[in-house]
Amino acid sequence: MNEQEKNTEEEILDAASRIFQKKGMSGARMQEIADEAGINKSLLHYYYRSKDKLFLSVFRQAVKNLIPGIRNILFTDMPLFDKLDRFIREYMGVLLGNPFLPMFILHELQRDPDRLFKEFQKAGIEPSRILHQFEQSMEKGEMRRISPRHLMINVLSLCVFPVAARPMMQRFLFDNDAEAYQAFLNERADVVSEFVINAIRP
Amino acid sequence: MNEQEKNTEEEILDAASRIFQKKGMSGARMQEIADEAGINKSLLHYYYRSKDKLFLSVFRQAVKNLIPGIRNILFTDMPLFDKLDRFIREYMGVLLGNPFLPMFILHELQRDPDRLFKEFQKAGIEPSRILHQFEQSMEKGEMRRISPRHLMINVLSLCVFPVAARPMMQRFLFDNDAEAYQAFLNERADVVSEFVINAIRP
DNA sequence: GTCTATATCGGGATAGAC
DNA sequence: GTCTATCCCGATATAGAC
Repeated sequence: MNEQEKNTEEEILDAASRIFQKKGMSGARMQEIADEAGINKSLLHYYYRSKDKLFLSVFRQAVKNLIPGIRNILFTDMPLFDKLDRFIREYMGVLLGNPFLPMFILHELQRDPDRLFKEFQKAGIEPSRILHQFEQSMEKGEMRRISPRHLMINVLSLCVFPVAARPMMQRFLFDNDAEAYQAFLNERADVVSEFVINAIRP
Repeated sequence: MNEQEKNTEEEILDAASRIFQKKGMSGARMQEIADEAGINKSLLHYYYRSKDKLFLSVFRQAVKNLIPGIRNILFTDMPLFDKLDRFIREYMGVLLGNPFLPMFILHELQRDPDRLFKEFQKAGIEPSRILHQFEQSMEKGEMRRISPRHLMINVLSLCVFPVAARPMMQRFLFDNDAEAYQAFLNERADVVSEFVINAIRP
């Protein structure tokens, strides 16, 4: 466990992360991961005993990346519209920094929902608090009446979908112009924030 | 090409559709598809020469299912808010009738974007017309100013994501209560329609 | 058209040298 | 720790009987 070993181990994890995120568990090949890491196939088994264990390590790391400052924002006391705005900006930032993560998580969660969702629960995200704040704001008349869960999913939808569905949307609405779509994504936080707040403003 | 052959061929396609949609191209096994269809593995190769060709047939059928009344709505002359409302209801209906389609299409399109997107182009969906109507409505002051493409993707996001991300969201926000989530999805068209129109109403 | 049996191949996993 | 060589299984695909 000297630094060389640590480096190789991390190198493998990063390479595996890229391949798994692009191709999924069943689509990824161990040979491909080894090539991506610039090492031999056998070394994968030396560090991680099996493809399944390697995948689980990658998935855990992916969950960690997706969770980061989000908890802090959700748990901070702040006026509702400010909190929504900050959440959307923070979340879009994470997604843009990890564009393959959403599809990866969603797809693998469909493949093996129970086992993989447990990895999420460890992160300790708790939606009840923000749902409660939605209800309080409605009672105070600060926002229109809307089911808190629908509002929560609306926000997530507007952030996640354009990133996850990029191969589809870029071709469909942008003539497959990658730069144009990137610019579109970069202005997305502004647009979503305004859109949501307009929708719920009393 | 008597009716018996036709039945077996369709039976295979339906079975393959279910398995491919759930597990994806690389995750699906020919044996599993044969079992699902209640026939022998070799028959798959008799009707469709290879796994790849079978997959392509399934994908084409999936595209057809996802497109149906949508073109008509988009191309019909109608006041903007009415058209949005009808589109959202129609689209949510299709999604609820084919809940595995969205993830399937999105995932496979990431795997092989160019080849598979061509299957979409054949359907002849043309977004420019609805984008143009958005712009006209803005100029007439019928709706707030918003980038037409952002608006289009907002609508799609709000419809597709809750269906595609069901395994995640049902566990995350509904304690994995399937009936509750189904009820949530059933009221979704109303909520989305109201949400969008509130967001863009001048 | 539908089946059984089998060929062929790719990929995950292991053994063992260094 | 890292490599080469190899095992072994599963999965696609084919041959051929009925």
